[in-house]
Amino acid sequence: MGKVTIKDVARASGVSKGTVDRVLHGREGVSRKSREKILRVIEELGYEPNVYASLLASGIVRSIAVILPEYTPGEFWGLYESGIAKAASEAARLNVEVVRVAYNQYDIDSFRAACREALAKQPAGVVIAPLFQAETALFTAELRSKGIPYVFVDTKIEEDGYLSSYGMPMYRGGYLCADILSYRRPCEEILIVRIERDKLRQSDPTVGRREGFRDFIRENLPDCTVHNVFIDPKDPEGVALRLGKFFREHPGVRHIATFNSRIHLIVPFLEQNGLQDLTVVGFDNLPANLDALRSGVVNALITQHPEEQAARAIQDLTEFIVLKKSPAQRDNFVHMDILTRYNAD
Amino acid sequence: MGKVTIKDVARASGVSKGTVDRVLHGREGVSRKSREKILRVIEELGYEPNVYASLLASGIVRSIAVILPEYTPGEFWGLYESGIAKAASEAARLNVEVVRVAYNQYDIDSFRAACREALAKQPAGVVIAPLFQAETALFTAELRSKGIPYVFVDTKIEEDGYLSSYGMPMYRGGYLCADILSYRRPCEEILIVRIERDKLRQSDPTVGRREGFRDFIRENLPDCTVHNVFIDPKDPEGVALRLGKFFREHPGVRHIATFNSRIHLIVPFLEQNGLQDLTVVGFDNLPANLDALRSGVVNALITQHPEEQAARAIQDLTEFIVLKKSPAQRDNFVHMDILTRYNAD
DNA sequence: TAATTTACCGTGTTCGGTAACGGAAAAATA
DNA sequence: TATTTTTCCGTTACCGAACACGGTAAATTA
Repeated sequence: MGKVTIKDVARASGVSKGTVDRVLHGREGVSRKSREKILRVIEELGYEPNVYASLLASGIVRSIAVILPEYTPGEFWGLYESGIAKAASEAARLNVEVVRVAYNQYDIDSFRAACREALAKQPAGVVIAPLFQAETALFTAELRSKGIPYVFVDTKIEEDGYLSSYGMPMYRGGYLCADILSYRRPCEEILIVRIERDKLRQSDPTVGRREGFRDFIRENLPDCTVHNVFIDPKDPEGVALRLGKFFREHPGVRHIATFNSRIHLIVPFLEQNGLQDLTVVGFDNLPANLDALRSGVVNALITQHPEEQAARAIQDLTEFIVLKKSPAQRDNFVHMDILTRYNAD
Repeated sequence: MGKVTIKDVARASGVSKGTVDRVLHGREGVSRKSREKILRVIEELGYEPNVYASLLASGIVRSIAVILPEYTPGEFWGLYESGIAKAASEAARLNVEVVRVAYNQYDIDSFRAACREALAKQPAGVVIAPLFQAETALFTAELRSKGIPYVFVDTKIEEDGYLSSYGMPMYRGGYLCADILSYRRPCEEILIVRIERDKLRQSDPTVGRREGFRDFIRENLPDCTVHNVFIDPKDPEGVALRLGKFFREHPGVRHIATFNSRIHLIVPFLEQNGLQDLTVVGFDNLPANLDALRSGVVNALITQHPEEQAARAIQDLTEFIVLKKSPAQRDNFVHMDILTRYNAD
């Protein structure tokens, strides 16, 4: 174990511990000769600093800024919360505190403001969900120039400065979704329910899933037709109207999927129109989705552990900041769970 | 935060830090009056000891004994390993080391020896998989009399002295298994493959799953016949013989399940006899099982995160031992994952 | 009342690091 | 050569808690 102390190193290299300390912290005031000797001794003895003694003595508290979209209770981004709380309490032991910064995922100015707010807190590390890709690239460039490490969650952007990234394999999620959907009964027509507003966005986050889904269908069910209906989460009546119209026109549809977390939005419609017997698959374990799963309206949910992403992102950062340990793996994809009514709890 | 120090408490209660220290450790040499006053001040100020300063000063290293069945690579009990390693490295930060003790799960004497061996190490805590129930009760009684906290993994026994327990919901697992198995095609006959040796055991660990499975069938598929075939893991040829005989007698069987982790044992037989198209469901993500899943011979695996059980058991114990914090929840059931070829990785 | 025991309690050192202070030697300048 | 400036380095006082040591007052005993 790390039983070698600074004192040992000092003794072994014939200098005082003050000098060793200077070397360890890269401060000046050490001749090249002794610096080299000390480094050699550290190597030989396998000296490892005692983090807690260090924290105790220095007393510095660092912070990690977590930049995520804001949410109302029950929404997707709320799922990150438990992971953040858990990781934050562990990080607190290492004198690092987690500060939250939220932004409106449909408003790029809000995102910019959030980035500035985060920077103003002088964080030692940043966790960020890069929904706005171009804007994120600007921000991370700034982080890099300041030497602040950062971790992506949800998705990542193509660059090379991040410490680690946690994401969901979107393509494979869509592929899996198609498999589950078509598993039970032969399918000829499928309805995909999409969110109106996602069309407005810089980039639709579910596009990867759609591709995976499409490829599965093409490879395994080439005769299957896929329909799309767009709904607005804020307009429940509109949802019912559009779906009603759709089912009048396509009474043969027996399969429904969504690629976002809002499958619960169509549950009232299905219940009110006696359509409980369709095969319905969605994503993410929102409370409302789980209810629909238990009641049998939704047959399966694919979940991808957002809480784990958040927790591990924070862990990686704290370990890097205080222990200077890089994460074991840089790009991480979380596991996809299949939830049915029998394993929802 | 825990910014209140012993010094603060001492100052606020008008005594020296030595006295406060005595109170904190329940040592004598303090008048009743000052003891009460100090306790009150501690309460008021919300004093919380700085664990790391404490560890630094005391320098004591404690150990947790983990008593699990021994295994050869690729077996079920090997799945615990990664969780143990992870938790052990975290525990090491808190000056607690994890020591392993293994026993032969089919030999009660070996179990007894393991318990004695564990005790001999003077552990500050014990993690145990209680495959031998009666014998475990004797052991935990001893632990209780010595004031050593313990946590159950895999299953628990009915008593009341444990710190926490982690287990799999066996009944629900069997229920889920039946659902997955029958999901795809109507089923009239099902084959359950069981392990010969489990009949010899004190208690078959998979009995709960069998009950859940049976109930599902009874409730949802009353016309379905369930067959049993017993195999011996050490005798691959015997496996092939028995299964061959079975399928000659029951050529209509299209569904196979196991309730243990050994579904991989029947894979060679299925492959060699062109039976890849059956619906096959098993338990646990052993490497061999995952291979069978990816190759398509096995359709689904239900896994229950043994590594998480182990990790959390060790976490609970270390937190209790050094921080004196009791776990948030005493009885814990881990989540059941459904693995298919599309989410195996 | 003097001597001794007991009950209380404060001080100082230590754990492994951090960081400020100040002194001595070497280098640069006058 | 004398003086100033650098460069290098040892010493020391912390951080928050643990624990041993030793000392004083009160309670017992003689």
